Amino acid sequence: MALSPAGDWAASLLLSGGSAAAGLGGDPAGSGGGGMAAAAESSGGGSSTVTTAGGSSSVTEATTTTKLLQGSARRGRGNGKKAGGGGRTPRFAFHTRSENDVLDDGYRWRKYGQKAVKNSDFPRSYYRCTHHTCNVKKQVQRLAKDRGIVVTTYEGVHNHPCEKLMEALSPILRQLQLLSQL
DNA sequence: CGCCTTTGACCCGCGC
DNA sequence: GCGCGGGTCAAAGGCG
Repeated sequence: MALSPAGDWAASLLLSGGSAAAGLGGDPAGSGGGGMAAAAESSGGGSSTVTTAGGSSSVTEATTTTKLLQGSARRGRGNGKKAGGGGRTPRFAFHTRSENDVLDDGYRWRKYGQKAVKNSDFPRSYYRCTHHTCNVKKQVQRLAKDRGIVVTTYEGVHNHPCEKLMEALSPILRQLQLLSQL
């Protein structure tokens, strides 16, 4: 309902080069799906070889993701408050080839947990968007097989514009508007 | 001073 | 009914 301001996401999609991933398994509405604009470069890290759904990456983990989805959308201790928000929480996972665990997608994330999972030798990190109005979550897990591959799973859609992105996009949008006027 | 990371404990769902 | 695995919270410490 109050989610997915298409406008902002459209902008994000523009930047990402239109490599929008379809919504997640069985989500008829789709509703903008998860347009993750992974801003390559950025992140002062430097050697972040982010190959999001563009090059040799693979967004085919739909199966795995679906499995995850079945797990459940609500948890958390006694507080009966559902994290998901009663609505469908779109999930979107993709592999990134980067030395940096956390790829800078323009949003600010705060780590709230870390757990060692069975299938992987590396721990899984849990991040959450710092925006108080935004409860988007993100899990980052490094592949045990290829420690160079990082599996990032986004859960939810940001309901606020990304400052960094908007900042970078401003001049472009301006040009676009100018061009459209002609 | 404020924000973020770290770490241990707690809780819940699922499978056996 | 019990145990396991996974996800989240909360407090403390560190860094910019």
